[in-house]
Amino acid sequence: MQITKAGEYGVLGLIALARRPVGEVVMVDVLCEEEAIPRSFLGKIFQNLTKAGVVKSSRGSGGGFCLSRSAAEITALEIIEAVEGPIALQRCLETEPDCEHIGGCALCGLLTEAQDRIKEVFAKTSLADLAQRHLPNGLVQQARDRSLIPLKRDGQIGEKTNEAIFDGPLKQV
Amino acid sequence: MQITKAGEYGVLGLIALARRPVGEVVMVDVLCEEEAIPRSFLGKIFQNLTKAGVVKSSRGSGGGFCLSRSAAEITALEIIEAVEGPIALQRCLETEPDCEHIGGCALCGLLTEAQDRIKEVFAKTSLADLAQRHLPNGLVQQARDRSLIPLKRDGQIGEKTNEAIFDGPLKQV
DNA sequence: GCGAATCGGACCATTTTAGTCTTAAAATGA
DNA sequence: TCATTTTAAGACTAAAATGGTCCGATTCGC
Ligand code: FES
Ligand code: FES
Repeated sequence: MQITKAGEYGVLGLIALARRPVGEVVMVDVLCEEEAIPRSFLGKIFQNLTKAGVVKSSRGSGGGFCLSRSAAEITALEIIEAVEGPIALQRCLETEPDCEHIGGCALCGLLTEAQDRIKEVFAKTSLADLAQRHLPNGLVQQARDRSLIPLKRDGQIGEKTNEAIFDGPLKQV
Repeated sequence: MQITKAGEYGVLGLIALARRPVGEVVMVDVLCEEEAIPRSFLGKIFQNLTKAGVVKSSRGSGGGFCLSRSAAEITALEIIEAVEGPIALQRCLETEPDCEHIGGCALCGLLTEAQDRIKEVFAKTSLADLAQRHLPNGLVQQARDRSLIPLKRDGQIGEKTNEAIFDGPLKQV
């Protein structure tokens, strides 16, 4: 009953990508650093996102990934299902159920309801929403390591803040 | 992102138990047969339910399990958490989060919301609710094997129905 | 007190996660 | 054209979780 690490990284990676203007192509190394994700793992995850049509890939030098459409049009549900496969709280709720139980399975009734609620939540939040209220994970950790307090989202500055921390790959804070 | 087999069997087993009047002690073998659950597995699952105070156990001959209170007072959430541990869609949402990410993690925000919805659904359905709208799994399968159509919940009788199928351990249909 | 019945808990096999590594293919630009 | 850069694809692996069995300690009925 947990979301998998792959799903988690997928969302995080895309959030990092969504901080850029649409169409800007950025390579996986950069995204990994920003969100503190193991490099080669995110690569594999983004393959699935490419197949699902969420991002476009271009190889060779100067290559990388970019969103295939505006972040506002990409839903969290789409991302998670692209990475983890369709959400199914139980085998009987998969696209082809394998259970012989005719109508009247209370368990699957319950699970269906729960599953619908989850999907609702995931479907109604867009990648843009997420990107807006997210502080880059990796950079926050770096700040901590150097015992600095990072910039707050609202624009206030922490006591020992060093603005340079957030300078590198991303600009507006 | 799936409920585990143990959780599933736990609920199913308790539903079978809830078909009896409260306090009636019945051994695990019977429950297993009714819901088609591997015998010794359900035993282990019920251990957890005992610890959690959902059922009471008594050993020795004539022993077995019984509900510790009325089925209406037992919630699905309680059952599932007793068997699988607290519901946490991600490590950061566990009782003691291990993540260094300060405020502003969009992912965990999203996941928290989803998790709350799930818990709501599970918390609002009682074991009694479930038992009411459930056709015993194992018996349905047995009926199928003998190519009989089982009794419908609403009282209508299927074409080739054999009433005896549902006679054994459970009474009112 | 005895033997049968039943849970309790240790144990084990298989599958899934969470990654890594290597090789190939494509794009850039010198 | 050729070296370099970057993803694509997929084989491979260690570790954890799942799904389940089995036997021994208890307890009950007699
Ligand atoms: S177990 Fe298959 S429908 Fe519920
Ligand atoms: S990853 Fe820890 S709070 Fe979101």
